[in-house]
Amino acid sequence: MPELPEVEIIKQSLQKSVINKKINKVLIKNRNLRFRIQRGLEKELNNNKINHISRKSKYLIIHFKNKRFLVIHFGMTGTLHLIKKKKNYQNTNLSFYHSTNLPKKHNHIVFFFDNFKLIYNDPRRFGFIKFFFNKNELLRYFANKGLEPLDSSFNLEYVKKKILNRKKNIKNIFLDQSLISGIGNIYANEILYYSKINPNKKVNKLKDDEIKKIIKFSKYVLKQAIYKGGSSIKDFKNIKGNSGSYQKEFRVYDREGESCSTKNCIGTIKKILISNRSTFLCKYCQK
DNA sequence: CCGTTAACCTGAGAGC
DNA sequence: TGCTCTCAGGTTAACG
Repeated sequence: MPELPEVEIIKQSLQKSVINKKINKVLIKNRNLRFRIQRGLEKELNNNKINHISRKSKYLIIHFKNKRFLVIHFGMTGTLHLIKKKKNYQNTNLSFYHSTNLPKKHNHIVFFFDNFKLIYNDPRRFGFIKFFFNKNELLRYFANKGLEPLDSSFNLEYVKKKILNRKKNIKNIFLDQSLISGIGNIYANEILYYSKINPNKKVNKLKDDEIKKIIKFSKYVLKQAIYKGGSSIKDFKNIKGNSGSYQKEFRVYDREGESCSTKNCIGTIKKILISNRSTFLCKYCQK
């Protein structure tokens, strides 16, 4: 499901509900996510109070009062559901593929709080959770991840350093989380369209002003997407069950055959494959 | 070290 | 209806 903007929306909606709340109990129904869930994790989480929630690229980080951390990655189809206990409770209806009911079959983890429970649901099980006993462990885990574009240090100097002597094309650079983090297939396509760069362009051919454009539009597209509540393609909804609307702003992603939206451009959006991932572009605009 | 590919999963939608 | 096939917001182990 989520790239950086969607995880940011999850963070914001989660923050309103769980700050200072204590986990009473954790039930893990299926430990086999992308990575097998650590043994004894339930015990570590029991009676822990949440201090705050943060996000790093596509990762959600739960900070506990006792200085321990739980990291959640949502893979392709992971979602969090907040279910209130009260009688006229509002089922969050964070349904998968438009189903109106919670797909209980894929509820893998349940966090119980006093007045609500939080459910991690993930049909494809590409997501994962990981517990850290201290800040050093946490920092070590993120040490080999690249900066996200919204970081203030994400600038020309940084990107040039990261792509130095690389032979990959710019699209694959965007998807390589050790170089640039937080961007996935949707936003890579959108950013390159705005930057007027062909996704297949080798990074060693990029001029400084092209890199500057990429940096500028990386920040722009991600901020816009957050402002619009993220993108809801099939199943993304925030913690309250509301959809985002950035998908309405897509210029190229999933718009094969449509006219290019750049003024006076006669191009049509094409779909090609790069490293086996769908890539959308206007060949007239993007050089 | 670098770049590419296959593998991990389930479900929706298209085509027949 | 129902079968088969392709495709989907991601990451990483394994290989050349």
